Amino acid sequence: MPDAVTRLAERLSELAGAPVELERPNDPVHGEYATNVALQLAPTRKRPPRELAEEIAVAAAGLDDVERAEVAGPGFVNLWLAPAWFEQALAEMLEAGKDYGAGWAEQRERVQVEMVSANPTGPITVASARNGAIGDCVARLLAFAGHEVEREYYYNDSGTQMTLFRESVEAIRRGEEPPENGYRGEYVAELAGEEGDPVPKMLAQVEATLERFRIRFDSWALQSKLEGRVGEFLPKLDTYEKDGAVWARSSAYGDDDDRVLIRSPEKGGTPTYRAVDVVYLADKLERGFNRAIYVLGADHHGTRNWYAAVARMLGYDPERIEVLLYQLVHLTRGGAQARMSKRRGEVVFLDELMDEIGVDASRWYLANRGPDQTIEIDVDLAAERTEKNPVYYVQYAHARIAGILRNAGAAEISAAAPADVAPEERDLIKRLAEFPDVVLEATERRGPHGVPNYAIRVADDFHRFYHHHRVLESDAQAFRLGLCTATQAVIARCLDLVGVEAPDRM
RNA sequence: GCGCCUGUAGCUCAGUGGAAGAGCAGCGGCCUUCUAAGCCGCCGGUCGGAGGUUCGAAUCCUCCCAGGCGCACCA
Repeated sequence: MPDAVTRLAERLSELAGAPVELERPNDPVHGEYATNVALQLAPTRKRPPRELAEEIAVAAAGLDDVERAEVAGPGFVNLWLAPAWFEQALAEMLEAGKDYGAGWAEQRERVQVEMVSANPTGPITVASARNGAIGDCVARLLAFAGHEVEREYYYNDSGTQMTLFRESVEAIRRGEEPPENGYRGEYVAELAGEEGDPVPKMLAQVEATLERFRIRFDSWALQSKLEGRVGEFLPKLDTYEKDGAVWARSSAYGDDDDRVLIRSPEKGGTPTYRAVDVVYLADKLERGFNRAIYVLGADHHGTRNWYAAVARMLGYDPERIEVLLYQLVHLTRGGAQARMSKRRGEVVFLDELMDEIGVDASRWYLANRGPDQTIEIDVDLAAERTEKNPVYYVQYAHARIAGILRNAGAAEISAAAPADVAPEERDLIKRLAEFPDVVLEATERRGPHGVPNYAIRVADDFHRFYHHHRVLESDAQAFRLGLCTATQAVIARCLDLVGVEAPDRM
């Protein structure tokens, strides 16, 4: 079921005899919607764009949904919509309810999103949290589109890092310094103070932190379980021996270099992590996922081509493997910057961030920027529970609506539009009409930040509407209650897609 | 040296071919009315630079400048 904007565009396409795309002009003088189709058509039809625009405008003005159509500039057609359009758009939103904008995927896929995947040698850091925020939001978007999504956490339970971690804890228990390159810090001392293997404890803490961050994993993959199958996959790869080691000829499959799979005897003759990568990648696809998404920090960008090469070597369609990269996170506080870097030891943990600014703000600020952007979070601003903070601005709009609907009791809710739809009502409905497009784009581009940014616009339009018009006991009460209901559903959905709560009271 | 990412208002950032935006910061207004965590107004930009493609470029192409991150028989 196409949304109201798409449907209008389709009708205009028939009139123009070519695909029409509608956009919302920034300047209200340019109409409620506008199209540049005449400009696009002018060269092929060998006619002046304004002349074409004129014809399209006249035809468009004849539609029930169109109140007025004007030609402007070099050949834009600017449209103003009739109450009938707003009524139908709102009716569709109300009918769809919570599912408004959902289920657009044409083919249902089984998708795995592997995220965070930090070795449990310490608490989850803010950098890993961004990984989780992006991965989880993408997973929510895919599920909302209609796909079957599973979240997986992969960690190396058998490598040198885990050994070093255990040795560090042991050393402290003996009253010694941790080994060079070992692990230090308060959490290591705490683990040393307890009995037994620190790894399961650390793992439980990691899981608890992520649950608090509202990420729930469907499965946990262990490197030790995959290592045993390396021998099974070696013959399926394009390999050769050099300097006593076994190499993958990955450069012939799109990678930048060939890679060592099995170390030379002097180095122990053991499989490298890349050999396990091969097993894991195959394992994902063997488990029946149509698509496997890796969420990786930008410092791993070099592995993107590697994964594609592995897929090709194994005969899989590389399109089934996606690597989502995201840039670093910096925290600031009153101008003084704290760098997020394990190496410099200035680690900031996700739990500390959530303690300080709350779970909602943490989710919001880690998801509201494009993955390609290095982001900076001002902890002081993010901790403010005021209008300065967009997350509360959006939540407040939701809570306000909830208040109105509470007061409305069982009053009638209707999409039936009055003869005069006010500018603030028109803007709000047009905004809500964008929602299906917003989720679609955020999903396909794997850019969840489009959702919170859009939610701010919705809250904007709602607050403006609220300020200018009374809902209860107004002439248009049923219509405005309908508008409130649809707005609440969209805001709630946006917040849910970001992993933020939608409170009924604030 | 090579590769990836980034450069848009004082700051943090949206905007992937159509008529430059938001939040914060700064200045000024609005609470006997469904939540003032709200609304309204002002200030502020040669979209890093130079070429190119196009009727049209912040957006696409090339080069340059600046910053970040990578270029292991570590993970």
